Amino acid sequence: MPSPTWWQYRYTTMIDTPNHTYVVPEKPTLDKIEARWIANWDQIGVNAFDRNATRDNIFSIDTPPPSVSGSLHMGQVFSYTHTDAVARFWRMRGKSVFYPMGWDDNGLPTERRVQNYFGVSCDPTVLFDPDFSPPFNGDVPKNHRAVAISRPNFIQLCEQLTHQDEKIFEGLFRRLGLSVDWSLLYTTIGDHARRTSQHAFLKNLSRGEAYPQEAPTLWDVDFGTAVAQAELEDRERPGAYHSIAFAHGDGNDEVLIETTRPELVASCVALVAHPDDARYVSLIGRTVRTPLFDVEVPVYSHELAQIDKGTGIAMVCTFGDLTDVIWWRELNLPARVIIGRDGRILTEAPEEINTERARAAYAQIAGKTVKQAQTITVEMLRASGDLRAEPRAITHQVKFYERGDRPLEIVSSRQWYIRNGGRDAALRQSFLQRGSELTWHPDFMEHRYDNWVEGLNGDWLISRQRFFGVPIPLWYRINESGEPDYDTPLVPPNERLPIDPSSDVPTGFVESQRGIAGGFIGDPDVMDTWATSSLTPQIAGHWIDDDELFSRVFPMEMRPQAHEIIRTWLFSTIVRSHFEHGTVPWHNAALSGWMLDPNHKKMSKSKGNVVSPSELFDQYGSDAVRYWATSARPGVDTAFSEDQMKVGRKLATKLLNVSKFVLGLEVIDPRTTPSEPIDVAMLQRLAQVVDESTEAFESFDYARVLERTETFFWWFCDDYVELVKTRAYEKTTRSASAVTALHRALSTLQRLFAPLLPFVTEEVWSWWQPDSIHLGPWPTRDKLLGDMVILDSDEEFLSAVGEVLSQIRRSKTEGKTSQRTAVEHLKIFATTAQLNFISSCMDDLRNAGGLGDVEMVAHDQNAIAVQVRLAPNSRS
RNA sequence: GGGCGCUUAGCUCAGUUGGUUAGAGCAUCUCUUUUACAAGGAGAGGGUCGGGGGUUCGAAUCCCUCAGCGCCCACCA
Repeated sequence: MPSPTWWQYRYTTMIDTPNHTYVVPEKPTLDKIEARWIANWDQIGVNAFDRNATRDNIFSIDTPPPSVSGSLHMGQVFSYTHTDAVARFWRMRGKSVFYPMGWDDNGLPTERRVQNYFGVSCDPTVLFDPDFSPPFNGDVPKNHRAVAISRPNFIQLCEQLTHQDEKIFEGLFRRLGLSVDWSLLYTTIGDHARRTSQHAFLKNLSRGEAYPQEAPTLWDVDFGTAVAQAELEDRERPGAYHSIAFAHGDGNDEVLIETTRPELVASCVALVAHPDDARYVSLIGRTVRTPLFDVEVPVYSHELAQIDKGTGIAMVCTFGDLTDVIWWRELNLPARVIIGRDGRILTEAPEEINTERARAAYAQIAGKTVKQAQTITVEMLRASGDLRAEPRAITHQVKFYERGDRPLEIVSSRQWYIRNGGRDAALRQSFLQRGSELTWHPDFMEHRYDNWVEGLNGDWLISRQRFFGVPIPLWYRINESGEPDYDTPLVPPNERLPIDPSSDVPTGFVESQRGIAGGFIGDPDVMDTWATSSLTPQIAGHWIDDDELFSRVFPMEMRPQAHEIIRTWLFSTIVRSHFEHGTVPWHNAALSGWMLDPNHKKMSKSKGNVVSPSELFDQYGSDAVRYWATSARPGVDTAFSEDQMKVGRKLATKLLNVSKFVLGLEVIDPRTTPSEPIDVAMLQRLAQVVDESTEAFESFDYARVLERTETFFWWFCDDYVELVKTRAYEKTTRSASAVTALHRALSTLQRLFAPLLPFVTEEVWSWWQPDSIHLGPWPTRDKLLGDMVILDSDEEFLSAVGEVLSQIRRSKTEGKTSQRTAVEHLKIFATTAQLNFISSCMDDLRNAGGLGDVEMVAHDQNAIAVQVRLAPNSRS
């Protein structure tokens, strides 16, 4: 006798306990099931992370904290559903799932929204006003001039507004069915994240991984801030080559350069040609004179000069582009800066511009924008005869800050950096090594990581000249002559964190000493958003204040994220973890594709092709939306498709109906073991689906689970159920085999679908099972088949029977008659083996096909042939 | 210029170590309503798997090559 198994226990429970008898609705419906189950899950704590779970029994997820400054986008619905499916799988497998949510409310998008919403602007020099209230609340008049407020007051407003937005996001994520443990919520601007971020920064500082440097930096003139390499994007812009003459020798000789930035002639510090370029060999080491400004500049050779570009000799300015910065650094050139941080030409000319004519020329451009200065300079060059050809229009790629509107300039400023291997080959190698320690899903995404790390050309610039971010937690002494001492910053003790050096005072000082000689001054900058979000595992896992928790969840099991931020979020998280913990931050990186519009364009508000998630939830149901999301293979860009949602809704409806059917059958003896060959074969096929689904989920492939389970499910409904339903109505031993098989299959199917369609599966599960389906157990082959006598040729058996059934159906369709039409005579040609299969479930075939006489003929071809004589159709 | 991905039915896509006749959904057409389901069911038509070459008994699948689409990165005097 087989030992009692779990379902026998469960059946017994249901029968013995009146509360657990089947409660199947007369008319099952998907309407409003979401709200009911969301409330139920909250109540019984289905999604709660168990802090007492042991380390190897925890599955931890480094959830991407969405930016909450806008509204929830279908792209987010798409990718968050993928993660949720995986989380639900592991929860059913018995893991305690650490699945937090964070709100990324720190940074520029929030700042802009707050400025517009309240009619304020942040001015760090204004003092904190504890009684401040904003002039407007979302109804700022057009001509209103922003009120300057202190940074702490501004941050209060940011927190207030993001709080409203976050409530809306939470509601939508719940509606989608994300099984997040909301008690683990964090925000990137909250005290805890600020404390973590500042603490991590100070540790980087103490180990020399963070350092300040006065250096040329890419600068957005509108936002007035430095930006990092990872935040750049190229945009195609019109430009023009200008052919300009530089005189040398006694003034009769000249050399022509071509430039797209003639306005920078005043900041030219050298010319550069390639060492192999014969045309300029004689010039190397000599000097030439800049047109208009009469500055003697040297001519150097450098490998980066391109012989075939322009005239082959280039003007080096401080700074026109990043190549200029390289030349400036490697050739030890002086800085002759003419562009200010506001994007205008400095009013004061560099001291080398000192002839009367040069000073006059400079006066023409001083104070002008770069664009205006270009027009004026070209005019002056034309007038002086130094412009040797009319400008030739071209289009070229220009670097922009990804959120900016004007091309980036390069200005020299004091900034904070974190080492990332961009200037250190050995360190770069160790980050490549970390990348290879991860399992990537899909695996080819690792190339993008390697590609990025190998292409780094500088350290990670983390300081931003903005306000709504985590402040650099440092102050500087001001010496007796009023100069800040940047070399030995005043560092706050950990227990004071988080601090805002613009309003907090370093230990040993008082507020009145701020900004005066002998006193102190706070670092004015905040950290880049990524400097904080690179610490999401540490923030969510409470690295700084809960060692016990952190040691259980870190390194995390999984980082889900979009592939376009491999270079930012993924890489920077690895950098921080490598320095702080000497390990990768997670074992698996799951990269989601993009959601595209139905025409395969990237969706965006400006194109007006954005759909609101809540309308889709209302129209199709959350499960149907999730069906669409999880039918996309991992990492593959996928078109938005309401058709897919309709299919998903159909599937959910079918699950309701088939569950109603199976649970409506009378259970003769719950201890029956399925014994009829067709019943056993069906369960064996299902066991195969269980195996494949389990393996697929273990490798994060939710889409394969859906595909496999769904294919089986429709076959189960259309063929198996049709075959056995008559027998299942009987009250015999053979009937009990069918009913038990149907119950086992239903239970298994409901659980296979549960991570993907959490609402409808919970609904149908609740009709006959006492606990939440989402607490498992996940089905296994052993539990499904353990007590049964297994068939050797289950698939051959099923296909032989299926083929006969299918051919009977076809003849009825071709006879243009109802499937109920009786078959007077059926003649089957098949191999002996196939005929054996067929006869072993002949009663089911008779019932399903309405068969009369059946004649079986053995032949030696593999293909089954069937001759059907239909009864005269009484109705026609 | 470097790297990656994609190209299969009218449309959207599966096709997992190469194996009978290449699949699904949607769309189209035909048939079909009282015992789970008509927001259902049963069927049919529709593809020389982007082009070419190669390996193999056998290729949508492996290799080479060409083309188109998309993405990432670099260069941008």
